[in-house]
Amino acid sequence: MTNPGIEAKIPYSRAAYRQLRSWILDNEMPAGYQATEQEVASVLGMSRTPTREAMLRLENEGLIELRSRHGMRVLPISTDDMREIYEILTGLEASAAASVAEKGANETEIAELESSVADMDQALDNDDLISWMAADARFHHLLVDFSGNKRLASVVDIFLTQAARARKLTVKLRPKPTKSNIAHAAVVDAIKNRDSDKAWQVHMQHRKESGEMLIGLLQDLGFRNL
Amino acid sequence: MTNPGIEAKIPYSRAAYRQLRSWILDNEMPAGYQATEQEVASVLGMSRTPTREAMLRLENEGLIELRSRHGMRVLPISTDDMREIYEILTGLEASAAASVAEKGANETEIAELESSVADMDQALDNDDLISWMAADARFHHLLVDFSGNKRLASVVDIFLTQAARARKLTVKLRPKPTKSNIAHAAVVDAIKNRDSDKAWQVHMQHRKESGEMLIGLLQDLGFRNL
DNA sequence: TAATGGAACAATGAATACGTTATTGCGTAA
DNA sequence: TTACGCAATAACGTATTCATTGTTCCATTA
Repeated sequence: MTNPGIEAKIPYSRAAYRQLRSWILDNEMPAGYQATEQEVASVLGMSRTPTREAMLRLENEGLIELRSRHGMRVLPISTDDMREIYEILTGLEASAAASVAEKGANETEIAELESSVADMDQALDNDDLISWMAADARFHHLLVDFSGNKRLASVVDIFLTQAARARKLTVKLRPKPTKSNIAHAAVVDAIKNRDSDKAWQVHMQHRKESGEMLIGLLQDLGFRNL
Repeated sequence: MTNPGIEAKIPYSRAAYRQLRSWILDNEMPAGYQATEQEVASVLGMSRTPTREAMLRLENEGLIELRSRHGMRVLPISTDDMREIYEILTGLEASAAASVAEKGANETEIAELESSVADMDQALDNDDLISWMAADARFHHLLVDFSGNKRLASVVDIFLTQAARARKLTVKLRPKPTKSNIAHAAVVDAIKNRDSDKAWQVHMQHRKESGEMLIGLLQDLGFRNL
């Protein structure tokens, strides 16, 4: 037996990555936050080497920026950035939806999709937008996972993560996402009917609309960035 | 004056990245090639630190794999991998084409696109498939650049790079890419007419076909990976 | 012969050391 | 007061060192 139990030793570099990432996503390191490598390393309680490794990865994923002699800076997300991100997500997720519809989903998968749609409906009834957001995220993740395309899933995940900070700020301000729920249900239907064009089209339309809504919201609020 | 001239000092880590990347793409480090960090560092003539940094980046970009105690390994690309890559490229590039058509391209941009299509035509007349491949690559790069979406351009670039190795092997074997040229010209037309649906549809169809062709070719040749 | 155990080795992950260089801050001059 | 130049400093990029731990290889045994 190689590893008998729960405890797997996690490398410092990975721990650093996870910690920093979660601080950024939770806004404990808000956009614009800046610190030198040494400062970050000290906060994490480790040396610069694994810290640097984590920061390089976060830079690749578009969450921070590394400027020599200035350390890391948590990237703000402007409305233009959001436009870029949504354009990418629209294309990729619509592809995924079409792909799932084309190859067909098994019962378990359909059930999972439907359950997340149901959760969204219920959250909407309860005016619980936090739960709604979680269920929405789950739906989108399931969709790309079921496409079976691992690369696609991983790219989508990166951009969903970038968008997550902005969505978190706007979810309380947006109109009730009734339309979203309907669109998601329609995507599931198209998948059940193995109608890939329909799946593609509905999802594309949905993403386009919700992207425009989000960007409009950000602009109205005068967020040049966040 | 900060930097008067041509010579900008390039960090070792970046030099290592570029060198390794080019070795991999030129098949001087073929798929399956394996070496420890120290070995790679020695070849590059530097210490493990910047070497490691370069390898981490290459891993993120999907060109190599890092396994502890075994160093880096140049990833093979199976037909399944190519399928994944082409699915992503299809979605993203079609989005880009639609986006360019929607916002319209200026004369310079149109001219550049047309010039690369012309280069492809000429290369085809000369049976010069290497030049054809270069012009084809240029067309695809221009398209995503003109979308103005930097993130999209950078993601597409990463996957084009992953696909490049396989395409290099098959370009000599594939049928004359007459259809490709026609499709590209049609995309340019759609852009000129600001017909984004058409641009999207033509490009989607083109990518889908050429992806299927490439994968079929790889399978026929019995390449399980390369 | 094939499987097992263990010791020697080697590669990594992380810390530390070090030289280079951009930035900052202060003193001086316009 | 503002601009400028220079020195001190601090941050980074890279090299080096070190401890840990997985791997390999061989001897031993079933």
